Amino acid sequence: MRSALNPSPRPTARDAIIGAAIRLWSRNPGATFSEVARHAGVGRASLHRHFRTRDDLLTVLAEICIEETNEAVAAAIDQSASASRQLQRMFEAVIPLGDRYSFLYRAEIGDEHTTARYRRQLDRVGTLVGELKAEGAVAADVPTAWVVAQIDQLIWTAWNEVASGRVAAADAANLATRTLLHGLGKEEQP
Amino acid sequence: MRSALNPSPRPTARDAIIGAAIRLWSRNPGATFSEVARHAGVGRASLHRHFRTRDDLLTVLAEICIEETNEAVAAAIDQSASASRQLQRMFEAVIPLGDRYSFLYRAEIGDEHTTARYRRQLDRVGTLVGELKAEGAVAADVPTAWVVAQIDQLIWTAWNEVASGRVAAADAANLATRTLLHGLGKEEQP
DNA sequence: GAGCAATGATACATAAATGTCTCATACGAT
DNA sequence: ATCGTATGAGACATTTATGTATCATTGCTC
Repeated sequence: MRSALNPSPRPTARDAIIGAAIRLWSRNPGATFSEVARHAGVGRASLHRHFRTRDDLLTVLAEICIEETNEAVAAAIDQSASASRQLQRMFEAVIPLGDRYSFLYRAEIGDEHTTARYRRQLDRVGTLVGELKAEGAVAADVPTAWVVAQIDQLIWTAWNEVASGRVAAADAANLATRTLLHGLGKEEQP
Repeated sequence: MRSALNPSPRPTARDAIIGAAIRLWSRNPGATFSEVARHAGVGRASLHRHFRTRDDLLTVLAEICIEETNEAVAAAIDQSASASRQLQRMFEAVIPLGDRYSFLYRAEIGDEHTTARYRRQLDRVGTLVGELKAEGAVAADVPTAWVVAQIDQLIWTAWNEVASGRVAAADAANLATRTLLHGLGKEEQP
């Protein structure tokens, strides 16, 4: 659980809490603050010392998720590649994060700053869709909002299907790209 | 709010409650039982008389949704038509129900009987996917589970996009079918 | 070893939603 | 007019999560 967010050499209590919360809430999004403390091997009082309220913790997790997603996508994407190639790489980068952050999909984040960052992520996807249209990979008559929604949902679906074991993690990104660009019909792939 | 579920000629308190709950929970899924009572123009005690617990009410709404969906789909589908035609009709039938039942998507239904019925609906979609593959509309190498998940998500996405006004209700079903079978790429439609 | 910071345990104080119960009343059917 | 049912209002009891405050203990630093 070491990351750029924790420059310290040893795992701190904070990290233990974050890890426990992610694991726990992934299985049970309604898990209580006390349960998080117990799973983190930490007193509930200490938990409150690190994250004053439940929402605080949730917000921090969302921030970490956004952070990590941005990093993963930035590392995976080659700006000079074609837009459809970038799309594929984006799926490849993001889908592996699902087993840790998919619970955030249904979580209700109140914090404005965080939701604004999320919206900005979607905006960037919108830009990518624009490029997809420009290079002819996506038809111009399809509303951009619809395409963005599809990409978002494809990520979520991939997370789900991989988590439930119905689809192999290795196949998910390819399936997602294929679904979006060519559909699941049987015409030959380019 | 008159339906096969309420043979009585006049709207009953029960109907008022169901209608209010749907409207209210569509806007705010966390709305309290008291709020539902207030919006239904009914005392909280009376609400409890009609639906003992909050979960009871939620379950009844889910049952109604399943019922109505089944009816709508059955009425729309022509069993002798092609599978892809049936898919399109299914989208057309189901998407208009979104403004009333989309909140159920995120609701947690505990009732076993109801979740079993929902699963059976998904199974029927699985059967349809089988036919789509048989008639060559869907590639055989795509996991059926993935296709079913996509269909489910397409319905949900369509609900969202229509609700937010980003996509016209009239276009949604076509977009959904097109997305699934041909993708959003720009090759000409058959 | 003294001192300091973090921790665990525990008690306390709310706060909010839920479900139950009672009672007076209004309404409808007969 | 009367009886019976459904209702609204309100009081209660319970449950559950949450956030705060206290205090003794542990562990680490200097």
